[in-house]
Amino acid sequence: MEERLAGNRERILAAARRLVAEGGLREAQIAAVASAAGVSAGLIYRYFKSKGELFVEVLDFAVKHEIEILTAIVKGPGSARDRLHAAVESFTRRALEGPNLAYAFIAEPAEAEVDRARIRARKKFGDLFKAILKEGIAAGEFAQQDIDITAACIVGAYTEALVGPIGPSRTGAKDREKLITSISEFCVRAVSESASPQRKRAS
Amino acid sequence: MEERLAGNRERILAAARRLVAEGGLREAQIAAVASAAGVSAGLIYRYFKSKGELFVEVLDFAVKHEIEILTAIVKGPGSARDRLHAAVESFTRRALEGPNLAYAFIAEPAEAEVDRARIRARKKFGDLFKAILKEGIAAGEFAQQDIDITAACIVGAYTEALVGPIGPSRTGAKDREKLITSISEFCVRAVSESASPQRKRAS
Amino acid sequence: MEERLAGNRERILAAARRLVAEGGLREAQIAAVASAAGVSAGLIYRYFKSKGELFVEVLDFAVKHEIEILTAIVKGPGSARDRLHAAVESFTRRALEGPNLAYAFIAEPAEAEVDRARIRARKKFGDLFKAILKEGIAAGEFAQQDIDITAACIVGAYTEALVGPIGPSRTGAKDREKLITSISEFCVRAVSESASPQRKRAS
Amino acid sequence: MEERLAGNRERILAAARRLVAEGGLREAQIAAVASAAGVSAGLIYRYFKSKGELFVEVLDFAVKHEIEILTAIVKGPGSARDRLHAAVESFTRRALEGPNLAYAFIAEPAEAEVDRARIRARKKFGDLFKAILKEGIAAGEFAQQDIDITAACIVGAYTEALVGPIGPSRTGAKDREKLITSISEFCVRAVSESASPQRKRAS
DNA sequence: CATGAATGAGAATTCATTCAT
DNA sequence: TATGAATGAATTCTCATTCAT
Repeated sequence: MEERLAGNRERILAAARRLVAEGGLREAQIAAVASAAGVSAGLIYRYFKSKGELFVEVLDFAVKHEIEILTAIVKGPGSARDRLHAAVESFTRRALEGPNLAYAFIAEPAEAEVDRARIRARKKFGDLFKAILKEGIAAGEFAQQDIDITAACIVGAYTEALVGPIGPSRTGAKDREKLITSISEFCVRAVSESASPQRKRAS
Repeated sequence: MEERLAGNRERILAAARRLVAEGGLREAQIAAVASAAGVSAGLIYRYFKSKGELFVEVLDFAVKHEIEILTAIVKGPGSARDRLHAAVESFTRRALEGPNLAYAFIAEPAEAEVDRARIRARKKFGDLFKAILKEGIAAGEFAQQDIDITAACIVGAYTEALVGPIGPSRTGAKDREKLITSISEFCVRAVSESASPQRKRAS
Repeated sequence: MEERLAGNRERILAAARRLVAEGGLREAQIAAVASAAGVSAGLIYRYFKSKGELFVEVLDFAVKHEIEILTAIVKGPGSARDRLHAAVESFTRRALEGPNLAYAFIAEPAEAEVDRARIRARKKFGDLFKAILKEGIAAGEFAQQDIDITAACIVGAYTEALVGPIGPSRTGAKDREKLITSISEFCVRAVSESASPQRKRAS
Repeated sequence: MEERLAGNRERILAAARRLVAEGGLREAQIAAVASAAGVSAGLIYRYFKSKGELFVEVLDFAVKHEIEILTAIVKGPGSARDRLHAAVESFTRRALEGPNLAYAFIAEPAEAEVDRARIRARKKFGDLFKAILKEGIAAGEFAQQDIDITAACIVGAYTEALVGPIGPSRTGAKDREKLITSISEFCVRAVSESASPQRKRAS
């Protein structure tokens, strides 16, 4: 029955994940999750203290997975530039292929707890990019810049670019590749020294 | 009595604006808005047909104001690079000074109407940036790139960078200037040709 | 200003009458009546203690008018049969030509007061028919019958038959005449001795 | 648990039926029905999608029952006259014994769905009477007449006669029999050829 | 007398959470 | 452990009525 317990827990999480991916948090009510998981609504509360806690875990799990993959890229070999490109590409590709959890990262959730988890998740992603940025700046690959702010910009850039195409209309495989490449290149350019010197605007 | 009427409408809009900025759409229920505006809940329906319409107006007003300012910059004189920098700077500065409506731009709203308004708003901002991008690319100031995707990235980048610091902790005036400059420079770099050629990552 | 007062009262009543006739009591809100009458909502309360009282008066006025006309017919010359026919015909014709207040007579009203007024109105109509019935029975024109119940049946019969055509679809002038005649003849037959003896049903 | 479910559904329907019979649709709010049924307001929505649907079912159930009984009479043996008499008698008897749902048949309801159901119900009753009328006319038992209009008149006649006595004051068993007989005989006379020729009124 | 803005008491509906079985 | 019926608090919206001007 430990078996059973674990199985139920997983099933509930999987169902919650699927529902969020398909219809956003708005459509992921407890009753819907229970039904999708093939368990009763009451049972969910045996595994999760509240709806918020369930979705925090859904979010955290998705984030953990991403973070692991991105960490491997960040800590892997290659120039900072290449690793940044690879990290963004890897993230966006999975976001476009798998169920749309990216949507949940930017969505305003119903529960305050989930909101906090969302912010933590963004911070974690930001931290990964900060690591690359630090190295890239030290190595002279990237321009001098505030890495906190740049990291936030990068996270924001690819998330926004993803939500557009993902949300309303699913694009074909060809467009998808273009999207992935364009976003990645945007991010790389954004951190690199420009060819011509950055002119100050006329105040 | 025109006085009273206009005053209330404004007060309701201001209260709605404030609540959204502080706690997101989640905390902006009709009762809360009414109480914050110092009127009864029923009165809101004298001025707005539904909750959705109220928040569409809140969003549209904020957007309209921004769009006007940004349009002036975009259509104004100067190089594409300078205008892009100025546009982002102008937007972020006002966002940091006023209430944080940037939050609403990324929120998942409860009402379908508001959702549509949010998408329209994003499109409008994107269109402005697309105009600069087109000119900048034609003039050889910017790198070759997909302007739709870049525009989305820019909007995402500065929104995320703004929401992070604004949401949880209010920064001092000095940090603020740094933030504004950093975001603006990020965006300019992101569209410009990099100094060293963009290398392809090792697949 | 006595002048003005009376004028307003009339205008309010007329507007209420029109709105009820057009859309039933459901659409006759105080605000709508005020606007149709060209006065403010508050003013209505200077002439009528409550919404219910206003519509009681609307009903009573319409009824009073009908009652006067029908009374003239009932107390007029002719056989009981002819007068009954004429009474029903007169009522149904005006109901079909004028605004549909008949609808309000059978509608379930929102206010208990109006409900009571409706019942009183039916009683009055019933009383008129009872007078003819009594005479007709005494004169041997009509069959022996309980005049209270017959009177109710008559009122119900023509009201129901009117509501069908009046409510959903307006019929042409030709159909209208047929309807009027058919209803009237139904009522006359209903009170008259049948050609063949009334057989008792097998219990 | 099937037990509980079915029991509640029935209890809710019974409570709704009772409230409508006693005070009309006006007094049958969801909260009142819930309280009368001894359940919470929310539970009603487990069994009925909306308030309208609940009352449509209340109406349809009452109608279905009546229609079945009346259909048996209409399609049964006997002369058209006898069957008409039996049908009206049967209906009025049950109406006087059970809760007064006749009221609902003439009520102006708040929900569009219920309105449509009410019209359907009237049509069904009308159709039954039309069947008898057609046969009776063909057999020479009844006078020549427009069967649509006559059917409406019959439905209206007995409904009104029922609502009058039922609504305000409950009568004794003896009066009840008289009422039933009188209404039935009214209806039979109404469709039958009169003993003396129908004279045209003096226009 | 006249206005019409403002109120506030409902009314329907949703859904996370609980609890008897 | 598992169920899912039941709860009830929360939320939007309506409209008769009042009252300051």
